[in-house]
Amino acid sequence: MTSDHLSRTGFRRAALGRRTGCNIETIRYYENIGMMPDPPRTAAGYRVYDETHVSRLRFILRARQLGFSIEEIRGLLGLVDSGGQTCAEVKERTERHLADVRARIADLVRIERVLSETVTKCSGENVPECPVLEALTPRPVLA
Amino acid sequence: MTSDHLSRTGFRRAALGRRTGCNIETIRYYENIGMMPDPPRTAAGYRVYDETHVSRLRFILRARQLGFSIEEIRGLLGLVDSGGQTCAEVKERTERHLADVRARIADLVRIERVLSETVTKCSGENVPECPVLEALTPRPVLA
DNA sequence: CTACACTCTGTAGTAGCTACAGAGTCAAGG
DNA sequence: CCTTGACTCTGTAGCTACTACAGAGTGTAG
Repeated sequence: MTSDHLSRTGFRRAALGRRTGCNIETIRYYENIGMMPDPPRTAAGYRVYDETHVSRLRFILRARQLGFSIEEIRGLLGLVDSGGQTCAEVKERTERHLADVRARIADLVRIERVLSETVTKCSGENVPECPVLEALTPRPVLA
Repeated sequence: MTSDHLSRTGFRRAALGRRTGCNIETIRYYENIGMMPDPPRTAAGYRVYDETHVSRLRFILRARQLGFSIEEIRGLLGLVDSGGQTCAEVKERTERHLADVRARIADLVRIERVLSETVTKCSGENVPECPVLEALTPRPVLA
């Protein structure tokens, strides 16, 4: 481990991945799409990260865990980067996202209801007739 | 509209799409990946569909609506096509899928809880401090 | 005879990664 | 001094489930 090349406190991609739990390929991906800043490089071209990168990557990963899309996160980061973000703006974006999450839950719950109702009708025996297949077949499957 | 070329009851891609509500490009996609059989063709190479195709496509679309993946549907169709499917087998696959749906719901509900709890703490005012950003920032975002 | 609606094909784009090939770098050990 | 091994670099392809487009051909109605 050099510490000259990495300007004392810097570390490389694998270390950033280890500290954040992020796949190292994903780090490069976030850089490519402009979510992470282009880090400084050593003479040999190796990326050098510091604590600011750790924080930013954690922010992104946490937002992803909360279901925000890349574009939504880009928007939030834009607000933060501009420094002029307000609670009101962030709240509005979060509420929009929350509505989206609730819609997805509602869709899945509808699916869950249909599936669980149908499956309870199954005999579970070695017979060809099956309520699930009937539910999938508004008309006979073949002919 | 010819009816010679389409062997009396046959119809083409757009008509199959109209009858099933399926995008016509999606029909070709399902054919390419082997979910829909290669249909007969007219002399000019146009696909000719009949009621069996309508049924099969509806089966696929309905299963998609219920959240089954393409691979899961391929499995179900395989059972049906072999003719030897049993209610027990179908039930088992459906229960596996149902468990998956429930896991996705649980994930989203966790997300929903965190987001809605956080958002209620927001003042909604024009101030830079925001509970949402704090929730996304286990440590300060930059420096 | 032309206009229009349809069809054909291959291919590229979407989201959000993940993985690989092939080359280069660098410190430690023998 | 050289090799070994662990790391890094780049571009690119793969994943799911579509959707859309370009450019060419077909078929019929006016």
